[in-house]
Amino acid sequence: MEMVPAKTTIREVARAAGVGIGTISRVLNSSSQVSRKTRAHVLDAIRRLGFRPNAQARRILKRRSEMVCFLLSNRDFLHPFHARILQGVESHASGLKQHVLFAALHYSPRTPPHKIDLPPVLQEHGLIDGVILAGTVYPNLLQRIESMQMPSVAFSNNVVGMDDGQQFDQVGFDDFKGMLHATRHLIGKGHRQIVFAGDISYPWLHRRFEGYRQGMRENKLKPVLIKGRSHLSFGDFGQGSVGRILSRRPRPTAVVAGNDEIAYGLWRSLCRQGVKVPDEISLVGFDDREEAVLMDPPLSTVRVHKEEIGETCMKMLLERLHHPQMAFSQRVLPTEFLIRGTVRQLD
Amino acid sequence: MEMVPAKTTIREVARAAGVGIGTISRVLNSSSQVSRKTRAHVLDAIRRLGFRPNAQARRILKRRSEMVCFLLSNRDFLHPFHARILQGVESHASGLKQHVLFAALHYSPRTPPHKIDLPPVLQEHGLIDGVILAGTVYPNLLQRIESMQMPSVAFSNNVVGMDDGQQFDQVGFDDFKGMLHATRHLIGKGHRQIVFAGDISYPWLHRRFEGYRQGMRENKLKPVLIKGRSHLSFGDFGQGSVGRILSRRPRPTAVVAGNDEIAYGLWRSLCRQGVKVPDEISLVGFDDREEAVLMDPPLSTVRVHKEEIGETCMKMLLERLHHPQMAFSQRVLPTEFLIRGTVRQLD
DNA sequence: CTGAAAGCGCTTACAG
DNA sequence: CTGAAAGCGCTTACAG
Repeated sequence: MEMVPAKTTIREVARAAGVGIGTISRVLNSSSQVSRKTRAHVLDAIRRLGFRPNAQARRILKRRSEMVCFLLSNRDFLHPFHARILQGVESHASGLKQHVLFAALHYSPRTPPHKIDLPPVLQEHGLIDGVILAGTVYPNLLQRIESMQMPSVAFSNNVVGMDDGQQFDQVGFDDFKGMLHATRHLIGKGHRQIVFAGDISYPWLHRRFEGYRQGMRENKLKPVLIKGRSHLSFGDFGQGSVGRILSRRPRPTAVVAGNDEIAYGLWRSLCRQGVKVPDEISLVGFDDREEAVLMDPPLSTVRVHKEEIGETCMKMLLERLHHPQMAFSQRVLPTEFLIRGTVRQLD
Repeated sequence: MEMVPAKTTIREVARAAGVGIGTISRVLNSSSQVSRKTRAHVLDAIRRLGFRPNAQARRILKRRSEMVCFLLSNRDFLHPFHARILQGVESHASGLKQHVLFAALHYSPRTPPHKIDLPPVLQEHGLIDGVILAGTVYPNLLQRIESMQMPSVAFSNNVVGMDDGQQFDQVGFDDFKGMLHATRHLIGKGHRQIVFAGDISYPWLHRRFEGYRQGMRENKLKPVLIKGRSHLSFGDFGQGSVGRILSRRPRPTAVVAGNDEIAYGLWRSLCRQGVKVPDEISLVGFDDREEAVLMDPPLSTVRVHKEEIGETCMKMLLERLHHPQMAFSQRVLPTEFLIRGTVRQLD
């Protein structure tokens, strides 16, 4: 059946079924106004001829492409974190017969909006119905997308430098609460000397730091920030700061790392110096990346439901498409604290 | 400019420029048969009206969608390895104004070809020009794709169970030679007692094992296979087999791991048992995954140029589209041995 | 319920 | 070089 050179057109099906082309179309679009009998004939003809309607021709009339773009900005590579978001987008999309185009973009926050060199997918008109913004999103990109009247939803955790006035649809998770829970967990286990390691010039690390701070304060504990040097990778940062952490007096019994990469770097350094985790020092991360499970013992960390983020982005984008006038919304998804092996009960 | 509700059509541009619609189309398609003067007028009108041609309408006449699908099969998640291939596909594609749809599929090798439940992207007719098959490709999937007359290129390293008769376009890297070089490297460093760790029921690990074997044989050394149990993850496999490796007499001075995941598992176990890498035992991996750099010292391994694989897949698919009758081809890309810290010079 | 017609926004021979 | 017309493969009022 599928061997038929698929050039069969709706007209040929109409002839074969002895009806007009409009009727074929109605059957295709499962319009209710076709008699059972006619429908059966048509369906049969379609099967016999191996007919499949031309996707492009349908789209032109539907005024909707049923395609969205997943745009990854300013990332050298599609990290598992974003890959999972993409998968969430795709799985939700494909269930609804929507398609997902993958595109990458590199741009500077200082480029004027209209000068940003968008990928071809976003340049063509009518190719996509909307875009999901992942990776780092600066105000200029958002402005550009808006000026094109292109519906969009942003993964909000990596949105940077947006002033409060700017409204847009966004989905993200709660950095603050995630870290608050992690900190409370440590305190619940009897820890008092807890430091935070991370470069808080990144907005998301800053929010996590605030969560940590809140946890410390509500327990009358003094928050301590081990700042990083921003030119270091997170992993190197972790390694570099071990010395500073261990030399503090009183010596910290636990470290809250801004993310798993930092935690991994810390762990590796600790190993090297013969400091045992969690026996001598407890460790907690954030993100639940691969590194977390590669550690020994595996890292207690804050899990982010990445697929769910993707799924929610897709959902929200679809809502936006159906209700263009709807007010902008922001969804914040909860995180989950994963107890694994790097936190020790004190006392 | 981009503020104009982008419903401008070619007819309005024609009116504004005082020419026929055919001329607009010719300018759009940079046909040479338009005078400089007319072209300038048209271009000006296009700019003034903020006109952008409707992508769908163009495609219907071009008989080409300029879209390809990157199909990831039987993977629970888009691992960095495949993510990099996807990026290679995308970057090459976008340079040529081609677009990339991402889709995932789960299927059994035993499902009859026509019963495989393809993702929506592959069900619509005319939506994509071709497909790049990544993830595990069994004969039934390939047959199905062929029966649809859908041009395709497969990433060949994960193709499984294909009999020699079946021809198809494929791109991959050289498992055999990659491991041969790695083995020779170890031998060059004075190692003689070298074992291979990996479950060779995976075809790609089998090929790597053969490369190792060749390296051993050409140096009159006896190859030793540390088999895995296939229900274990690669990482656990590595950990589980350390005991068996260390208890061999004479004790191996080096391990060739079937991939980096296994190498990482081995390393972690070795660490735990206090066996130093590379002082007491050398270690070599394959793939250059993230794990390789997370080890301490970083793993010497065989690098695979993943972006290049993606790029080559895209190139080959485009060739196929332009030359449907062309003979099938298979490209094997070279690998590169990365000397990092896990191999010690003996003597 | 159904056919014949008009139309979506383009491209491409066909004449000139 | 360029316009007017036919046509791509569909959908959708418009009549009946």
